[in-house]
Amino acid sequence: MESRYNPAAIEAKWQQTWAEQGLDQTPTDSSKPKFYALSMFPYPSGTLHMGHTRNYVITDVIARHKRMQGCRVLQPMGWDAFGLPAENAAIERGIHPAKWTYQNIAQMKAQLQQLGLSIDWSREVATCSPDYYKWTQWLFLEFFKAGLAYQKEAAVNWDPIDQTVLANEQVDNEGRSWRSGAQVERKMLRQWFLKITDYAEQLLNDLDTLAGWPERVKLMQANWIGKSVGAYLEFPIVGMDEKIGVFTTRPDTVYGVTYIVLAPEHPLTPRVTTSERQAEVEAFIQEVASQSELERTAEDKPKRGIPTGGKVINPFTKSEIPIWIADYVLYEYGTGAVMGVPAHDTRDFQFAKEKQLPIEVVIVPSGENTGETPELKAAYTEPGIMINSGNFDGMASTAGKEAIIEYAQKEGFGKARVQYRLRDWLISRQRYWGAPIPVIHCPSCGTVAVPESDLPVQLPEDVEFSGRGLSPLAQLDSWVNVPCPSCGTAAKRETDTMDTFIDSSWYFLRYPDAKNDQQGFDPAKTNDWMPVDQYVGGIEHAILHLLYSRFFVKVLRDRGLINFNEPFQRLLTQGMVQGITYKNPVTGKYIPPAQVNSAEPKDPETGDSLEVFYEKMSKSKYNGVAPEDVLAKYGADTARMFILFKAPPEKDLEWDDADVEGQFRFLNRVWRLVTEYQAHRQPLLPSAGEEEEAKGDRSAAATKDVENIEKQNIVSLLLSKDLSSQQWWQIWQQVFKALLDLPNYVGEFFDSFQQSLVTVALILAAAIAAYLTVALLDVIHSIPLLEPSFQLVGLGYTTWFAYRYFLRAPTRRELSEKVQSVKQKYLGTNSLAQPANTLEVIPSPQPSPTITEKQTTSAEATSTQPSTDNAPTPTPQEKELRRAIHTAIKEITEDLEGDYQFNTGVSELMKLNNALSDATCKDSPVYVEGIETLIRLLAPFAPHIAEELWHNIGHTDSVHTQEWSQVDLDALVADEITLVIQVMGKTRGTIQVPAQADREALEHYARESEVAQRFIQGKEIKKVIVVPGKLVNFVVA
RNA sequence: GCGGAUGUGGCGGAAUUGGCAGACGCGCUAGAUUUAGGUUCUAGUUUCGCAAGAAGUGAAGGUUCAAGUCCUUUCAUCCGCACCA
Repeated sequence: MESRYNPAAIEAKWQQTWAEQGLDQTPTDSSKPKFYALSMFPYPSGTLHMGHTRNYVITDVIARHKRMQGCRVLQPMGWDAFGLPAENAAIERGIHPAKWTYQNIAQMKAQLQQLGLSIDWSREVATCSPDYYKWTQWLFLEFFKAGLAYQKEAAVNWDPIDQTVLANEQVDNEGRSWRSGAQVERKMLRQWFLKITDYAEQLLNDLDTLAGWPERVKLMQANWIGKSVGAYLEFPIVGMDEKIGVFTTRPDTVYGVTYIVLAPEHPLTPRVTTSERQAEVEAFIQEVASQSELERTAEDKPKRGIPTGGKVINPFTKSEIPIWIADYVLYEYGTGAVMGVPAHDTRDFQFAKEKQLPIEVVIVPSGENTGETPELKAAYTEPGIMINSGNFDGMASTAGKEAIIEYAQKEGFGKARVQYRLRDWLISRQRYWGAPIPVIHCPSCGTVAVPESDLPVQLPEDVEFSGRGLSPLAQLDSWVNVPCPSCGTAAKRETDTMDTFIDSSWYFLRYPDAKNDQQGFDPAKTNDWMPVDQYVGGIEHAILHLLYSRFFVKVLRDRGLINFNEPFQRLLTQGMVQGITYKNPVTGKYIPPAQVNSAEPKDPETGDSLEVFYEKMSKSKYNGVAPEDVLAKYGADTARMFILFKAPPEKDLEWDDADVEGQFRFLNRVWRLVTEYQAHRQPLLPSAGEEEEAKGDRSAAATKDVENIEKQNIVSLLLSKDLSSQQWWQIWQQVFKALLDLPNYVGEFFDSFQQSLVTVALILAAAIAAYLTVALLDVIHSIPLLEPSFQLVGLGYTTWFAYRYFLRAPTRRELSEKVQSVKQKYLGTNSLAQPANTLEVIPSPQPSPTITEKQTTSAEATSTQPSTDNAPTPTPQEKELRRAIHTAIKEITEDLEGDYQFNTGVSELMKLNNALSDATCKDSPVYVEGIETLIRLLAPFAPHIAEELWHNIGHTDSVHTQEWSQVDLDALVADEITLVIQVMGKTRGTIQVPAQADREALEHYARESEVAQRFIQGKEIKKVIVVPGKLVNFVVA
């Protein structure tokens, strides 16, 4: 066993071993409960960053824990491999996108594998591979057949940098592309859409079924879908046989409509415009069109608009009202027209004030005088009582909505209507590196689906990437021109490729059967594994990817291909990883941390004091930390522990090298604890039988002989000179092994050399060494064969013995106690009977029995207890340690389920480690239980070190195949509890009381306690509150 | 503007849902070991106070024997949406 923790060596070793043993393969045995643990797959940019690392480590801890709990776990990984960077690399550097992408995948995969993630790599997918996008295209055709994929001419978001269009979701609130950051332009183009709006209601309603999703993600989706309930009302245009339809959520205010506003782009605009207004209206339309979205929606901008000269009749009041056009009315939403109710809508109020349009109050707060209509200072948007509303006067406005709709319906000028903000998903991209949309445009047959047998529509290889003009596909005539699959006449391929969000909207369906070349997914297998039990990824996909995936699942369900409603049962959105960032507030420049003295951050050039803060890691801010550097320096286990410990998973994580060091130190402490334990429990002459025994390939007779050697002792056997040849052989083996182990003992000894009791120990060690050597030399005299070995063994043993008994004694008092007992045991009786437990039989390395079982077996196997009597009654120290062990099991188990509090889980591991190293009962079986439990609990967090230590203490199977420890509730019960004494609700002190004391007893103890006496003396006790197990509170006069 | 979340030591963060606030770690202080630095170990570390004690979870009120936790008001920060009719 190495005496130093060397992550580089053990991590590589175990990663290789696990891979060889196929430990991470997904089990096929379907009798166990399934658990599908999924991380959002990465875009293969070529370098792994901390965000990825955090994401996958979180998923891996969950997966490993579930595996130990007896689940069959599917934890796959893949690549979201289509997309623009590959194409840009082709344009800039002439490297083919496929080559660039696959190189990056190889590179990132190698980095990923160093993290010790228990991923089943046999299910790896890459969306850019033809055997994947074949099925992406097949799915598109499913949508096409269902009438959910269609083309239309639409004003689309055009990204001038990426030279492609974008979906609405992919444009941020400042009108910039989610990818390139470019200001998006509006263009009219014929494009492909998926009819996500058909599913708006379901996508909204089913959010309620997603109990395992963060509220804020659900809220963001709900807002994005943006359902409003109201009415569609029609206003007949004066002098035309045409009506203007409006959508309103406030039909109850319809009597207060004093004008109608059309969006400037509205097709009715030119038709309602009177000739004298025409020039002005056209100019206004021009002006608005030339404006960017950003300018048009700029804040606090006065609302601009002009009258068209046209008029409509309000069908309710029969009065004529003017038609205006204004920039604040959006053509894309509702009907592109609104009814102006200045009295009860803040925007309309503002507009009417500016344009001096009449304001008609039709709703007043309930209880207010309805006789007068007060001059409004602002729109009254709250519910109230309807006035000036014909037959509806006096009605509550909330009820009025229904009544008005009913009336409008009856009269034929309106109906109830639900409106969504969500629009159809624009999926066309005018780029090469994506899945081609598998349709062919035929002059006679129209738009024809590529037959399934012709899939995939492969991307042509010989393409030029100029970055200019049309998409490379559109420029390649040999690819574009094909015969029509149905009539055979010359036709053209669709040259748009699909939005890459399509690729990622179904990849989770493929993992259960990732290599299937007959189907995109096998419904039986996918239905078995889906839905994903735990999905982990970044919040940036709260709307885009998650909404699209939900939509896909619902469509496929309706096509009868799958049988579940939602793809992701539980969702964890992990926080960002932030790096320490230095910014010069004067120059606005970011300074690399390497150039800054963190104690006194100053700009190395100008000397200005720097702003110090944490921000998402990025190249331009020089605040990134490369995962490979951390792995090289500390290893994956430390990186994992740090990431898990530093912050709860959903919060942002501030990268701090000092804290990384802290985790490294912790793992070193665990290493030392287990190594010391192992050395400590190794017998005087380690029994060669142990390992053999584990393998079970020795004869029963021989085993018995060895047990005899262990139970009596070697020296006395030697003294008796009455040995079988088998025993001689065993002794020789043990001597040899002890010789080999000697450097370890010596190393241990020197490690501990620095402890304060070294002098005392040394003297004693020397004395014992001398004593033993003399005694042994005596024996050796008659056994010349063993002479040199025995001298060495004698010295080695005494050294180790001294170390164990004296150096480890934590206090002076304990030391003298130990010396006394050792004297009595070894010198007093002049017999070298084994010290307690050094020859204790290692508990079975087979999958751990339940704790209670183990306790009995180890108690039985242990021939001598620390106490002299034979009954295995646990000492108070043992009870306390057991409570610590089982508290850790309980807490960590809870932390790994429920809310995923990995940070507190790690802190519980630290506590257990601390409890074990402080324990005074290191010879007890409870201590063995503690060490083994610690390693098992550590396994999901730091898999490599746990595995190494697990093997070091004598196990031959993997720690990762062990059962998760069970809590023994009895162990949690303490004999004594700390009772808090309060007076008037203030804590005045604590006392120790028996745990089983009842209310009365507790009150009695408390009343009698010194603390209480001090504070309640001479005062009248009015009331006593007893909370069993917790506190007693005295209320005094 | 609308909606949501969060405010706890020098820092990251804990607190069986009303019952000892500050677990665990970082940092810091002192001591031991070391030629030195690092590592390691020991002790301490919310604030004020020599102490007894007092104050203390953004602020102000309230409920309660008891409030970080519940209620009311308010401030700050962050996130999402933003003329959505």
